[in-house]
Amino acid sequence: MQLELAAARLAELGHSTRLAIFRLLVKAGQHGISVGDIQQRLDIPGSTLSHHLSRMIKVDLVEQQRDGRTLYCRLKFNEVEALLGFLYDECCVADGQPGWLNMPQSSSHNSSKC
Amino acid sequence: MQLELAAARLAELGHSTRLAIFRLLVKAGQHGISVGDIQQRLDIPGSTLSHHLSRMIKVDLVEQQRDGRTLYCRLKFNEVEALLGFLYDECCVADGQPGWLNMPQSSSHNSSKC
DNA sequence: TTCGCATTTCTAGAAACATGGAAGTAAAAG
DNA sequence: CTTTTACTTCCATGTTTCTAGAAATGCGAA
Repeated sequence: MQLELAAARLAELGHSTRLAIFRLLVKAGQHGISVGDIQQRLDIPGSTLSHHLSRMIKVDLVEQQRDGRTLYCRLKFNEVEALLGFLYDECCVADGQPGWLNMPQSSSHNSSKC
Repeated sequence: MQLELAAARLAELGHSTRLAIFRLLVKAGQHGISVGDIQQRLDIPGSTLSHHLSRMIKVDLVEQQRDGRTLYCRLKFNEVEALLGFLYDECCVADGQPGWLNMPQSSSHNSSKC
């Protein structure tokens, strides 16, 4: 992934409402979650939510699929992985040598040098 | 780390110039790199660079240390790790169970489910 | 103390973003 | 057909960000 795309995606995650949406989408997994559900959980106006979702779709982090009148949103997990991969490749490895950053290996942070 | 802080930090990384700065800072490691060096490498006006650096400092991703008339910038690696840890904890693990995202383990992406 | 280099602060215009009510569209239900 | 539900698009408004020149500051050297 090139720097421009990574920056665009990070910018979308860099907003508290959208990061909260992202978090719900991760928890929802492959199955996805409906726009209405997100709206209820975050308690925000529909138009506002729709704006945020469309931004996340534009940078290809999210996709939608209609089922009747319900729209399901799903994270594009491959693209999220590509973003994390960029952070790892460009930022965690320095000059082809093991870098300075630890990548987390578990929620208790028993990380090892990468 | 709480969502608000993570979002603020991601937002700072979510700008192509600042992501390029971040990349240089990672490569520079603990030693750091001078403002002038960054300016030369990225070929941007000093005032613009200073603006971006001060934003990164504000969210505690970067620190500076003066040596004579040269200012060295260094990544706050612990804080970057905290950010990656947040992404892992909140977004890579779903409901306490192994989640849907792979964390990269090497630059060739031979990743394993996390 | 005056000079020059390194960097920041000031300033301001242009562009992008965030928010949410109102109106519009798509699809099922009545 | 009409209504209801689910969601989007339009629109208006206020806020923040980006950019970079100009002026100011910090600091070492001559």
